[in-house]
Amino acid sequence: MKRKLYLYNTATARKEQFVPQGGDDSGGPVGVYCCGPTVYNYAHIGNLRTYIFEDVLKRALTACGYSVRHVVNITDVGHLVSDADTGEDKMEAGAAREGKSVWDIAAFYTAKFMEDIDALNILQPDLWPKATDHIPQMINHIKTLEEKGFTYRTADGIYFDTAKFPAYCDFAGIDPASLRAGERVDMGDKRNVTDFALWKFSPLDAKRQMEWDSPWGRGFPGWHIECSAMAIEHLAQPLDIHCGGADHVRVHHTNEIAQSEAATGERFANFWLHGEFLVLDKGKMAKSGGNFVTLDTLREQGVSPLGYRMFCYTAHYRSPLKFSYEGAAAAEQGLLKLRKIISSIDKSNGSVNNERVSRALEPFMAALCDDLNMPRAVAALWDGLRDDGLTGAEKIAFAEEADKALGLDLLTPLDGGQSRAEISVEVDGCKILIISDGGISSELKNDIIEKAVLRKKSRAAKDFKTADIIRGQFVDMGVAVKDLPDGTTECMTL
RNA sequence: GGCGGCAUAGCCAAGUGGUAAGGCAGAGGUCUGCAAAACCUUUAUUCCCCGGUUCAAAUCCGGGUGCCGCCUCCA
Repeated sequence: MKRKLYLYNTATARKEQFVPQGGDDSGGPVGVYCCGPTVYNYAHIGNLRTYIFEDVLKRALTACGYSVRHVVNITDVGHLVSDADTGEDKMEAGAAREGKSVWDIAAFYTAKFMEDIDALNILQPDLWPKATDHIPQMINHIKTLEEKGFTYRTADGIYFDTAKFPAYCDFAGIDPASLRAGERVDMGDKRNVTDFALWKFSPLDAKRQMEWDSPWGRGFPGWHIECSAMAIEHLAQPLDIHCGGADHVRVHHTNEIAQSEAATGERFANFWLHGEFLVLDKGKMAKSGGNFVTLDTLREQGVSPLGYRMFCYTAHYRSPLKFSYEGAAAAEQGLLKLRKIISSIDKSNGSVNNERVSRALEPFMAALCDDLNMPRAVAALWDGLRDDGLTGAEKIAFAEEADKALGLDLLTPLDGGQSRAEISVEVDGCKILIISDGGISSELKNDIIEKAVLRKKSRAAKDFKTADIIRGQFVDMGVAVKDLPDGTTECMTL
């Protein structure tokens, strides 16, 4: 029994009920292919927003009762800045910049990307195919296209002739007559503005670090062919869902469809989902520009990876989201509060009535399944946690279920899993609780205890002036003092 | 130049015909010697502007203004 899931399909420009290839009860996993990173630099938080959206999609499919086969490629082959061979290769440029081989660059940034994915609680895809492991498949794909008459050769490579694929413009609603040939990109020997390279020849005057032999000569694959070759290799055709960033609609996905469908004669993918951009005041975040914020940058500003994930939930995935540190901090604060609320719920209060939990979950699920409306889903989470009709045990069950889709580690107590050491002592009748990172020196500990006792006594004697002076000293030491309701003095190192 | 999108409180935003979700920040209150935390209450007579359709519009239509994206590697 599957729950209905509605998704906005770029291909039809409508929200549609999702049905996998072969129907709801086909039993096979839903095939999801997502365009992955080009590993020549750190991923910035704009890139990461898209992977968070795709992770939510996967979690929603799971919540609806589907099993999922999720494939995300790693683009580790360098590409030219343009098909006209005018720019530099990003991978090779990255390698030159850092004095490493392109292979080292790819390995380094791939590992770095994986760390980011983990930190964001993004579930591992079933497969991370690398472009460099699929050169034979790409060559075969191009051969098929050649046999079917879709290709032609120019001085610098093998091109796809878009004029031979009449449906080329359908996906993105392109009017070829409106494209201004040669204005932004040199046409070279291309026959049509929209034609694109399938295979590029290595330059005669330079040795590339990454190049392969092919029936057409030594060279390297075009960017678009990678995704087609890997998607077809690892997932049943047609794909149930193909995802990517909104910037890919016009060129990359249009080209993927053309070359895939021209080769197989079948539909390439049923659903196309695109994530909108994270934007800054001055426009989008770009690897090439200076406005480049990473997860580490965020950490330095006190925003955790999951705080950023929470921030992404403030907007729908199809809306551009305006980034600011203020906004990210607000989300961090909200996430902290959610965890506080949940950790303060008394789990042992009452039994769990599954029907009541399901009913409480309904608005959350309805939002999730309505094209992944996370702003509404998160609002439903707050509502559920404040629902007086639920027992403590039911609220915990509710939060656990919601978190399966959210991936925010809501059940993790306050500090995000970083366990802090607690030392509880009683001196002269003063109860003192010291919370620290564990590595507290005995001098510091004794100093804290001494001051806490003195402050406590001052307060008891209504000598608030002295008490406030001591608190000032605590502040200077980087210790936050709280007077708990039971009279305990809590001293927390920052 | 072409195509597409967006404009809702201090900030991030949901809402696509029935009388403005949620979060953060702010304000007032309870508690506290004062704080902190927590809790309670509160915060847009109005959704960029001007017209129109309708019993009814933030939502539909026309016009205007502003911003953004794609058309070139990009999430």
